[in-house]
Amino acid sequence: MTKHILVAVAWPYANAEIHVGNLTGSYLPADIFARYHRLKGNHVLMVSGSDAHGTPITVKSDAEGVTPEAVYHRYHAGFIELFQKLGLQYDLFTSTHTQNHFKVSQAMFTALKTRGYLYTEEQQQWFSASLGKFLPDRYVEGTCYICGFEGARGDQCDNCGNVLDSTQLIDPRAKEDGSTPELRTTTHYFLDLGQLEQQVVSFLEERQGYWRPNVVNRSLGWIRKERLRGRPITRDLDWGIPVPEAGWEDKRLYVWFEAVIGYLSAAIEWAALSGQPGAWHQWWTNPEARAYYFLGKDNIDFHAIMWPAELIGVGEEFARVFENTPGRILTLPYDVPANEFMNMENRKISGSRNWGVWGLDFLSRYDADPLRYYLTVNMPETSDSNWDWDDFVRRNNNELVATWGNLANRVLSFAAKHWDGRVPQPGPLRPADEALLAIVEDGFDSVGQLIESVKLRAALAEAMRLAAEVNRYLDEQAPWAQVKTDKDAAGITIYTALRAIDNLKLLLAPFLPHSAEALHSMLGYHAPLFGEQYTEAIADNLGEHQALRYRAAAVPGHWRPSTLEGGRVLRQPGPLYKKLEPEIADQERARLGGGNG
RNA sequence: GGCGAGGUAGCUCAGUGGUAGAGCAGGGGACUCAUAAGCCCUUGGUCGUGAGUUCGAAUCUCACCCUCGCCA
Repeated sequence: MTKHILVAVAWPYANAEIHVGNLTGSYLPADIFARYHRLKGNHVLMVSGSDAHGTPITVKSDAEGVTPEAVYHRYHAGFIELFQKLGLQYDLFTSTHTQNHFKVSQAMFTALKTRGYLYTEEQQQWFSASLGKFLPDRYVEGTCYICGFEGARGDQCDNCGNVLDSTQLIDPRAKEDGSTPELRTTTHYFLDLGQLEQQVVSFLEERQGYWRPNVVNRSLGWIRKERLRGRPITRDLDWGIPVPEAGWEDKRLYVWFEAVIGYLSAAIEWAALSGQPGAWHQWWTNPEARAYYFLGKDNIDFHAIMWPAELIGVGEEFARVFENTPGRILTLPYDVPANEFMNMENRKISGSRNWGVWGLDFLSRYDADPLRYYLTVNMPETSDSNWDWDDFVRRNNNELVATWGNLANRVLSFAAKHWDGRVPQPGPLRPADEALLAIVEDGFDSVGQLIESVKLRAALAEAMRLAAEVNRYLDEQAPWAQVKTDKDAAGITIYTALRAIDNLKLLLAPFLPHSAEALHSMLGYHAPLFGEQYTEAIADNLGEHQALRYRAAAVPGHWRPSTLEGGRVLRQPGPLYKKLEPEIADQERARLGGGNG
């Protein structure tokens, strides 16, 4: 049965470059999952975009003397370049700074308000007269009222580690210009999470049986201990989405509230761009659709608690506000397979210390599939994992190249040499041939089930185990000996091996799409396995934004056993991967911690 | 300090009551189609520590130690 699968991928914040920890945490597993379901023939919609709003971006833009748009556009362009090079096939990678997202977010706000889940409350907030604006807590400094440390931030004291009430800070000053701020009263909208607590708990309990324990236990434990309390959804800021209320012109929706709405708005934007404006309903108001959210553990609260609360809160009201249709409720997350973190050479990845490996930098020296391989075998699915350059070289050379790349190359080379570059016409298969094909073809079930339960590390290991089975089969049959005494027997062996690697190509394609396409072509196929990525500039009344899109293949690959026919013309074979020199580990380690990443 | 996750072979990890596992690394061997790759055999662990439950515990219970994260 064909299913609708929403692959919702975390939205990178547009003020920092993407590193390997981000990739293995959310973007890569999402792509593997989406590619598998596309091969399966399911209707996949994979969406995300740049998180463009919020204080850190305005602070950066002030410091650089450029507009917030310029900051967000710069990082956004880098994200799109990286995702294209790595082959992350988003149906739409857009941005939160679009007219569409504004409209959808405001509709969510209005729907929540109509349903009685919003309230307003006054707060005291530091205001800088010289800057003419309210200051976020993080950007007020002063003396800690607990330990007396003079360089405390409004939200936390780095000396004693305590979380602070910024209004109690002694001798406050604005970080930006050193001016002395004054306390002023400001009013904000709050999402009444307390009213939604029971429904959120039920939502989590219904999913407790199959969610990862670190995700669901942590969320339930946190709610039971802390209880859910109202949380502000507006801020005093001029960069972001306006609050759809008269008199609120100098405030914006808080990023934590609106960025998650991007999963919905991006689907709506995708549908409009595709010329079928109602198509988003197939994923978003279809009770049979399943939504999977891929993100790192720092984002769990927002996706397992806040976002479900927003979706539960709007009920049928969103569709009524947005397009005046009744009786439609939005799909709640089916699974939130959040990953833990990846460390770098046993230390936490840090942008400010340049301790990490950045995606685009990596791809300027190495290929995408070795990165995808290493990040998958080392994916932090159950606990924090570690990037180790020696380990990267070893796994590339001893696993990816030796077990799989060499297998494809040895079989194709042998066929090229002895059968004139064609698939041998096999006679009836022998029991050993049938047995090998049965083992490999079982992979469509075993690997597929592991991917469906988002155990990607195990799924890749299973596919690699099958590659080792083919190597073993070749050694047992020894076609290089058979070819001298009984060429027909050797032909059956090579036919069987070719069909096995044709199967393995598919089993590995979600993980290693670039080399799978290359092998697909060497095996004589013309249509590609997957569709293609392209970028598009989209203009609206906020300006122009670049979007990364996906065009499905006309004749896509299918997740099912090969029916390779004898006589097919093969292309010139070549190595799928390069061996790496062990010395690069030291060279790469030397880059860590240096200036200017 | 509280909560959550984790602590299993040199490395990366699987294994939730029934005689300790995989891949890679290390050692030995036969082969040669292949990126000196592949295949076969093999060394290696008191499963964080201590106690308890059980005929039997890596697996359940309690205490403690260490790592990471969230919260205070």
